[in-house]
Amino acid sequence: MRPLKIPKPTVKRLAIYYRCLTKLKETGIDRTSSKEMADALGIKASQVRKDLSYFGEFGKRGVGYDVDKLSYKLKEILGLKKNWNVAIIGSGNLGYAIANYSGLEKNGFKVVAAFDIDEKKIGRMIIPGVTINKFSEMSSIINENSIEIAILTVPAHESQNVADALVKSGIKGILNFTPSSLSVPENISVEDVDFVISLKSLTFEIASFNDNE
Amino acid sequence: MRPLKIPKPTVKRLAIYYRCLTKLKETGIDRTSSKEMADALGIKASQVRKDLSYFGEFGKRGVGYDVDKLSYKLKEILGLKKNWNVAIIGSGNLGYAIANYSGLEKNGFKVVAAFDIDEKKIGRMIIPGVTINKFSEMSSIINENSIEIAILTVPAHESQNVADALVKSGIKGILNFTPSSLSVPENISVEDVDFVISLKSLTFEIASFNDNE
DNA sequence: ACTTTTTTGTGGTATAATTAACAATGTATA
DNA sequence: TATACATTGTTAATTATACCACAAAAAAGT
Ligand SMILES: NC(=O)c1ccc[n+]([C@@H]2O[C@H](COP(=O)([O-])OP(=O)(O)OC[C@H]3O[C@@H](n4cnc5c(N)ncnc54)[C@H](O)[C@@H]3O)[C@@H](O)[C@H]2O)c1
Ligand SMILES: NC(=O)c1ccc[n+]([C@@H]2O[C@H](COP(=O)([O-])OP(=O)(O)OC[C@H]3O[C@@H](n4cnc5c(N)ncnc54)[C@H](O)[C@@H]3O)[C@@H](O)[C@H]2O)c1
Repeated sequence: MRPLKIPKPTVKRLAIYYRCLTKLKETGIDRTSSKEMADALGIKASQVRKDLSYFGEFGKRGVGYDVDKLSYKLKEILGLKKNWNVAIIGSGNLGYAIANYSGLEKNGFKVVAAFDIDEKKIGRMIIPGVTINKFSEMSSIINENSIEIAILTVPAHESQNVADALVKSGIKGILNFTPSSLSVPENISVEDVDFVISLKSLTFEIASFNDNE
Repeated sequence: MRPLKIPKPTVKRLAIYYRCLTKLKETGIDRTSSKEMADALGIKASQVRKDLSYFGEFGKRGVGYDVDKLSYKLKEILGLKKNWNVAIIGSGNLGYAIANYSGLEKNGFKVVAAFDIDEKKIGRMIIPGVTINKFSEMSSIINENSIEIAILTVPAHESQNVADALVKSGIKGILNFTPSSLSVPENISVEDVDFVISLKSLTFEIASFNDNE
């Protein structure tokens, strides 16, 4: 039933379906359809069904999907039944904004540690209850707190060094905000978030739209 | 030579090549090859050449690419020969971090205005020289300052309303940080940046790796 | 009981993106 | 000047992703 490899775009959409279902639940709606979700997200209904079909049969023909049940299944598939402890590496502007983002806690991610090398920042609180630690203590703190995910917000020229240290500390995944492509062992997951690249896609589109008209 | 539609992944990579060339230039290297760039970025050399071939012939067979020349061409293609004025809509934590990010100015994006509805924030400076304005003044300020790009960092439930207002004000592109999919006219470009979705891709990978071993 | 309507799950097809292969072109050098 | 080597630009092959179409299943209507 479940193939070895799930397409990356499918995984991203599953997370989007999960968000969509959460919203439906909040609205008090307890049944939906591939069409309803697809329309809300601007995609095709067949895409929704195909994506879900990689993991099983969650709907009833002629009826649709039970919001609660499908939501639970996606939660399970995405690995969100447990809570994840995360650490902020690099407690600058971006690290601060992310640590204080309520969407993290709401989605089962808990910022339990933060690190920096700037002496002035060490000891300060990044969020209530979490003080910024020395970079040198990273390894032991990651282990003691079972931190599996690191949010990497250090300057670009430090990113590979820090990533190496994170891997040595036993981290499982890195959300990389730096504009460098990291080399890590293949059992470590990395997701890049690079909005300057997105900005430049935008200027490309705007500029080429102007060219064509 | 240039087809009507350039693949989206190609555009993203062009921006990455441009960054890569900038770094080479800083290192004092003035000639490169598709292989060198591909290796640095973890992709295939044929991909680099294919991507460039949509726009022309920029290299010399047997030799490679002149870093300066290719860099300039990509700058042109990506619409980066001009400087872009951008506005921050929603001057909260994320808006603040972005406005203060040095990478923007370095890449030709200038934050010239910021907006909020919170009375306490209005009049404060988000970056030196840019004070936070009332939301109601958005339209006129966008016009007076020829702002073509909006960085949208308002709460999710406001995003569509604000996007509509932005479109009415004549904005050309929106970098959307909110977790909502925006509806805009087709001549307006939107790029979504959604790192909670990236985080969940990460947990999917980590969780399914654990399942398989 | 039969028909109509709805909507799923899926196999096959179409489209898109990546990768490989190679002739064409340029450089280096013996 | 011939020969070996490097690297592009491009066509062809392969792989990945999205979309379509329809039988199967469930519910509602007659
Ligand atoms: N701020 C943004 O909006 C933004 C946007 C896109 C990308 N980024 C990237 O995110 C990263 C951080 O950006 P920022 O604006 O928060 O910068 P920042 O300078 O405000 O923060 C970086 C922090 O990392 C700390 N640091 C440096 N070396 C470290 C190390 N070895 N270990 C731990 N901490 C270390 C610094 O002391 C500083 O506090 C950069 O790579 C930047 O390119 C930022
Ligand atoms: N902070 C993060 O790391 C992060 C990460 C991912 C997504 N986001 C998204 O980015 C957005 C902003 O996040 P944040 O953490 O900065 O929140 P925030 O609450 O710190 O900032 C939001 C700001 O928008 C202002 N605002 C509200 N309505 C407005 C309106 N109509 N016009 C102008 N301003 C308005 C608020 O007064 C506030 O200052 C949210 O949609 C959030 O989901 C944030």
